Amino acid sequence: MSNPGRRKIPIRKIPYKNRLQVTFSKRRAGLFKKASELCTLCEIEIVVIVFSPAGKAYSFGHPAVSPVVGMFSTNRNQIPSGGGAVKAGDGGPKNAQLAQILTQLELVGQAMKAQQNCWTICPIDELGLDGLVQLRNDLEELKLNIVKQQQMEVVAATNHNSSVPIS
Amino acid sequence: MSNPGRRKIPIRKIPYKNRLQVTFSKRRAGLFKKASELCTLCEIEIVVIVFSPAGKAYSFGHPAVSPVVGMFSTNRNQIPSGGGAVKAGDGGPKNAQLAQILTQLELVGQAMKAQQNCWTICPIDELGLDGLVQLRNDLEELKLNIVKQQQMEVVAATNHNSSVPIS
DNA sequence: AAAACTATACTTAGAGA
DNA sequence: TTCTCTAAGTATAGTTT
Repeated sequence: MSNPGRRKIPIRKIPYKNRLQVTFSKRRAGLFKKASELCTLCEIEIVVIVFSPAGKAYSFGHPAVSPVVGMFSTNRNQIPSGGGAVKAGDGGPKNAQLAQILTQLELVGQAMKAQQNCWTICPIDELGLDGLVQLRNDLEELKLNIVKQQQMEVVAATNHNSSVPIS
Repeated sequence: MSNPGRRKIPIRKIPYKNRLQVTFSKRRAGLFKKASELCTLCEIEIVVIVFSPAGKAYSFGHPAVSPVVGMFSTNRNQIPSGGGAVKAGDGGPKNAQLAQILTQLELVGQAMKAQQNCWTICPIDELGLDGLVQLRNDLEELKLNIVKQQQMEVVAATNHNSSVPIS
């Protein structure tokens, strides 16, 4: 048995699946604790959403994420009862990007629900084909209206820490 | 001069404004660093949005928060150019809750923009009265469609740490 | 409003249960 | 997955610049 005690590890992707999983659990807990402390110490609002390596969503929020995403169900009169998880990259939809967006919506909605929040989004599978098409059209239109076409796609694909006050 | 070095402080609201501000800055930086490390180590997606004591929004995200909130501008063909900050609790609107919601939307949009993201929401002041009324109506309708009327309003006003996998 | 500085408090890697 | 344990690594409270 080698020397116990914390050892320094490089901040790069952990190549061993089981170690990665353990580290994820520990550090997610640590992150949420830090967020919680910040909330209490400074009496502020905060939202944290983390997607596990397996694609599950974990969230911390004070108060709940609530109305922001709740808006998405305004054109629905059916509200989900159970909430079947939708995995990213499920075979189905023809537009992969759209599918990914919908999955994000779904997961954020689930995160909200898990936080005792009453607002929620409609499950993707209840949107129907028409809804999906509408959604896509809306997204296409949005794309045309981009303000500054900052072509930083590579950068945007990496981490971003905007410590600059946003406003 | 008293002994330097870290001292234990209780996790309660810091009663001194200047200390609170300093602690907020330090701990926000620490939180974002932790989030960044978790991202890299486990190759996962994460979103953190923090509102400062002064009401400014700071965000960390990998990748950008993007399409989720971008949806809100689908019924607009004007996209914001500058983006004037909207302070929470500004005197204006008659419906305080609505104002708060709109502010959240605005801030999230700004957070996204600060992350090099092309998608954005329209600034509140461009929504117009009709837009606001529509928004309120949508919210009212949403309220009627709540699944489980978990009357945990007191609890919901406090911290929530849903470490349970959401799905 | 930000750094630098210290010494301490807290987090966590690895191993084992 | 989750817990404990140890010791090393890191974050940070308070002070000073």
